[in-house]
Amino acid sequence: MGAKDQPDEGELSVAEDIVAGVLRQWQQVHPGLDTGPMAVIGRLNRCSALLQQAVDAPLAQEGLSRAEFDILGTLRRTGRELTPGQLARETFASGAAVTKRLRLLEERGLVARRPDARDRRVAHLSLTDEGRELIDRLLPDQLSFESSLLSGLSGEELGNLSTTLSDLLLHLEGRLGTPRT
Amino acid sequence: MGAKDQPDEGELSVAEDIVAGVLRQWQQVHPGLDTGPMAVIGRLNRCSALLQQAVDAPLAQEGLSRAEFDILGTLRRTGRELTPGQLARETFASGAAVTKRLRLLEERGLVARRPDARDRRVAHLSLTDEGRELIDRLLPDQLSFESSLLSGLSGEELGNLSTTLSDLLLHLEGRLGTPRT
DNA sequence: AGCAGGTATTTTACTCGTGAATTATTGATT
DNA sequence: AATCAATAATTCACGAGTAAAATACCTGCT
Repeated sequence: MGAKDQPDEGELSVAEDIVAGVLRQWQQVHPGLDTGPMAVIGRLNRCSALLQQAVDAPLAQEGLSRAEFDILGTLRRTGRELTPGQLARETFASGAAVTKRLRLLEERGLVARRPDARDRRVAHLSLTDEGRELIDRLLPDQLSFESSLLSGLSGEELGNLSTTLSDLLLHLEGRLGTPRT
Repeated sequence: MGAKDQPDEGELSVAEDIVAGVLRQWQQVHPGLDTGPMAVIGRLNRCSALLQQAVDAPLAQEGLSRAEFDILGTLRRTGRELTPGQLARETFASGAAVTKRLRLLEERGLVARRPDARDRRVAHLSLTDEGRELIDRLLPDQLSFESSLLSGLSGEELGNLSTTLSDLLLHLEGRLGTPRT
C-alpha cells in the first residue's frame, strides 16, 4: 500500500529527519522495497528513545530513575495500597525488578510495606508522606518539561498523534498485550 | 475493576487503551492537571515497547538480537565499509556496545574486519557474503511482519503518523540530538 | 627528533533488568 | 491431619549496556 508514498521531495527544502535518510539508503540498495513499516516504526522507536533519555534528566536530579518514578506514580494515581505483583503488572516490569526497586524506595522512606493479615505471602505497599510529597512536587515540573519537549507540534498535531497512537496501542495490546484478567 | 464508570462521552463506546485509564486516574487525583504530554509520550513509549518486543521475535529465530540486526542493516544500506565509531553513531549505541556486537558477528562469520592501511587505530567492517545473504533474506520477512503489526491503522493514518513523528523527531533532534560536529 | 594533545577502539567495573529457581504460604483433596 | 498444587514474593545467575579508564596510534609543534 504505502509503496508509492514518496514524500514529496524537491519542493520546499524541509529538513529531513534521521529516518528519512535511512529509508533513502534502503531504496537505493533495494529499489521498490516497501519501507513503509520502517518509516513508522523507526520513527516511533527513535522518538521514544530520545524522549525517554530527555525525560529522565529532571528525575535524575532527584536521584530517581524513571522506573522508580513509575512506581511512585502508580501508587499515587491509584490512591490505594498495591501488592508487588500488582505494581509489576501496572508498570509492565518483572516481579524481580519490582522487588529491587521497592527495596530502594523503602530504604529511602518513600514507600511503606504492610503485611497482609490473612495471607502472609502478600505485602501491601503505599506511599509515605514523604513519597507523596515528592511525587506531587515532581509531577508538575515533569509534565511541563515534557510539554516543552513537544512544543514543536501544534495542539492539533498533538491531538491527532495521541488519537492515532491510541488506536495503534489498542491494536497492539489486542495481539501482544497482557491477556488482562 | 473499579474504573468501571460509564464513559458518558456520548460517542461510540470505543475501547480504551491502557494509557487512557492512567490519565483518568490522574484526573481524579489531581483534577485539572494537564496530562496532555502523558497522553502522547506515554502512548509513544508504550507502543515502542510493544513493537520492539514483537519485532524482535522473527530475528530471535535466527539467533539475532535487534541490536545485531541493526549493525548488519547499517552495513547493508550504506553499502560500504564502516568503522566501529561510524557504526556506533549510525546505530545510536556506545562504542563499547559496538565492540561487543562486532566480536560476536565476526565469530559468526557475518562481518569481516579489515585494518586501515594508513591509520592502524581504525578498522573497517563489512558484510561477508553470508552476512549479506542473511540480511537480504531476513529483511523482507521482517518488513512484512512489521507491516502486519501496523495493520490496525489505515494507509492514511500511517502516512499522517509517519509525517507527524518525523516533525517531532526533527524537533527533538534539534534540541537533544547529535551536537554539532 | 621528541613530546603534547587528540582520536579510535577496546577493556574494565559497574548497574540494571530478566527468567528460572527458591522460599513461604495458602487452599483444596484425600 | 497430611499431602499436593497453586500462588506471591524474593533470590540467584547471567546477559547486555554504559561510562570511564586504558591502550594504541596519529599529528602538529617546538
